[in-house]
Amino acid sequence: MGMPVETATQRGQQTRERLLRAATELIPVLGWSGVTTRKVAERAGLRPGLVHYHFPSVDDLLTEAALAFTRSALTGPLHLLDDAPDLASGIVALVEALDAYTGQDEASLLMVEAYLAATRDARLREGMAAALAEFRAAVRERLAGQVPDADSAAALLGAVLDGLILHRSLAPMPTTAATAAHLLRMIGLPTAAAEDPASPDEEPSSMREGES
Amino acid sequence: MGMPVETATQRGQQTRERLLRAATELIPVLGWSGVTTRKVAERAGLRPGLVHYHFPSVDDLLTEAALAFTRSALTGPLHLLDDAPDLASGIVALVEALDAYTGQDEASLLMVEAYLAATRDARLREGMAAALAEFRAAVRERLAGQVPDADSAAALLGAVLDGLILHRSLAPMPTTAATAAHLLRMIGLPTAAAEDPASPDEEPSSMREGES
DNA sequence: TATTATTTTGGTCGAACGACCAAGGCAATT
DNA sequence: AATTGCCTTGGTCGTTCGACCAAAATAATA
Repeated sequence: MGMPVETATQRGQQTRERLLRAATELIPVLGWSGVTTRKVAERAGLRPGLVHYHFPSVDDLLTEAALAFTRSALTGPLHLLDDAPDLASGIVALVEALDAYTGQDEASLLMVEAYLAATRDARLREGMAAALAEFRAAVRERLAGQVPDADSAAALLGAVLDGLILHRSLAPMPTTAATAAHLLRMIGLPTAAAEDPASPDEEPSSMREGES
Repeated sequence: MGMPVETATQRGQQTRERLLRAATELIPVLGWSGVTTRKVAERAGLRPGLVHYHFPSVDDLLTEAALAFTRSALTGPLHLLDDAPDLASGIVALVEALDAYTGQDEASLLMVEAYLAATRDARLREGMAAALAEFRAAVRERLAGQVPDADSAAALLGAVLDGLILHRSLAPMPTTAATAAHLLRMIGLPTAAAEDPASPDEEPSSMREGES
């Protein structure tokens, strides 16, 4: 009667987490439906049968892994906003963190995979919606009073960051100074006019676009 | 010896396009790897064997369908920018079109699926990168001279729109007036101060977030 | 140490998949 | 009307999948 609704011992917890970690690494590489019990087990260095002992189904494993990752990926960088001296430089730090984060590994695409999979799974959708709502609320709270429309600014900010993750996965553009300046303008923050490095009113000179 | 490198007759073209359309409709519903030859054939009202006559493999079918859709979805709305009296109202029209477009069906998620699938398929990646580059170039061209940094503004604009598509698939937020105003500010367009409908400097009153 | 509960193993089952093909049906051309 | 390709059919092949299970191994408890 294996039904580990709550795993008891420590070793079981460890293998459970190894499976979760393996799934987390595999989702962005193979795609949501490309992740199978056997692949997860192989990646984790375990036997395939283990998966169904620790998780009722593959979807349960994927859902739990995706939700855990998404929550940490959304709420994790928020401390950058708090640690910065002011809101503007906090946003800049956020964008720079995104820059380093996206290039590192393609793990960030896990979140996008989860968004899409949420279209087909009610439980996943609830969790993702909750995580996103939490992110927006947190950002809005930090924006309130300093920008014109904190509500939709927070929503837009989230959309931009995810959109950048998505677009950068296929056309690696360095998003740093100019991006941050644009985002600051977007949310209506009185950007300190001194440190805007984008020289304005200049025609696009080169046309390096579809780079390898 | 069936090798329709170039289909000849009209009927063959029709079935080919029926298969492409079926694949286009199915990708956002079942996910990229969830689309099978049999499902496509069933959706199109045809026999499963047909798929491999008109397309070398399933991936070829999916790739062609995704690229065709992506190209039209990216370049299609561009005429809104040209038809509008000025750039600002063109952007507004673009956002409103997105609003109507996303709610209509979930077809817009096809593009996101294609972005992710491009991670695993070199040919698809090339096509998607080219389509995205074309979109950015077209937008940049229309922005040049009117905004500070047309280059990254165009890239940002594309990212925002795709990010909105993605986020709206899970938390249906009406993106209209406030969104457009934010985007105009972002790209640095001197928004006609008269028609900014978002009342500034107001604290967020209600907290409707994770709506059904 | 003896006992009990938990964890792991190795394998089976039916179902669905992509790919493939030979035969038959069809339409445009001669 | 005959012929010549293009189009369609229905089916098979080997593979891989999720799910499941009885039994062995292991760790915790008494």
